[in-house]
Amino acid sequence: MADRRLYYKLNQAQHLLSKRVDAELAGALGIKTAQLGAVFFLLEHDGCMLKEISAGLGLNNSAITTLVVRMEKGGLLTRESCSVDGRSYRIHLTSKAKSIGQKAIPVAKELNSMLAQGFSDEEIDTVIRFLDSIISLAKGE
Amino acid sequence: MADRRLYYKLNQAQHLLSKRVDAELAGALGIKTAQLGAVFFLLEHDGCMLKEISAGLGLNNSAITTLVVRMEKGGLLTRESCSVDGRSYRIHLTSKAKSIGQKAIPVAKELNSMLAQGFSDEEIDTVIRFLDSIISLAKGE
DNA sequence: ATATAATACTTCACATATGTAATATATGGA
DNA sequence: TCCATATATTACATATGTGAAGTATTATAT
Repeated sequence: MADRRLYYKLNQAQHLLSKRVDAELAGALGIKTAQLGAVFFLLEHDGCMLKEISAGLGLNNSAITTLVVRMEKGGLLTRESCSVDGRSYRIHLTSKAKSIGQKAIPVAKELNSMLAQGFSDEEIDTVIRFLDSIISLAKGE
Repeated sequence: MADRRLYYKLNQAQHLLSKRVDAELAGALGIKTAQLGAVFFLLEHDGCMLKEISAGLGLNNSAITTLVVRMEKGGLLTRESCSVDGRSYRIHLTSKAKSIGQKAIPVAKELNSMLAQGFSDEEIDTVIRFLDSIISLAKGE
């Protein structure tokens, strides 16, 4: 039987791949996976609050706070305090970030095609189902 | 066609799962995935050098330096300067770490079985082949 | 024999996460 | 109105990683 250390291999694959991808993204777009994930989310949710980003990206609030601070410093987003709820901020992408996001779309498509190489459509469906199963399992039943 | 964002889902699955697993490992064993990975490696490579751990775990040297320092502080390993080569150290697990490693083996087995639930042996083989393919792709052709 | 290379590790600045505690703001009753 | 509670954000300590630059030490090639 094959080596069934799924947890180890999932970690290893993710770590090694994102190390590699981050290096290329940094060169091509100037930002890496974590911030690009936030850009993709914000392209679809302009003006949202920090807690919505947390939920969308699966990160906790403190991670989002520091991510938003770094991205604000990097000129990727602005925060506008919310007139309705004094506790929250509204996050908006800058045009720079929007342009990076547009450039990133074909890059992401190409990456995903590359990862799927050597596998049939059915096999990729199985992999996707496996990853989805882990995600919902980890999110807590 | 299913959602083919393999890179995104791989990251998401790994992140959410290891967040969950780390919380349980911390409670059950007192260490988390990163250090447990090193313990597993060292169970098989007692007395090895830092650079061998780097290669084995896919981390760079500076990550290993800091990991080893934390583990030494945590009483999990000792470093003995090598008499043959003044640049290197020999790393040995403490009995505490060995005992944690032994306890972790069934935990890891159970985790991997849980992750495989809902998938046939053939499907798991496909998933493993996919992860292996990513690992070798990321390691650089 | 000695200048030069490579190797092994460390250190630094930073990015990215976590969890916990503190703070600020809102809101729904007494 | 004012308080209790809920919600939102921030601050802090820590873990984990990266890459670049630095320090010894060893190996190699004239």
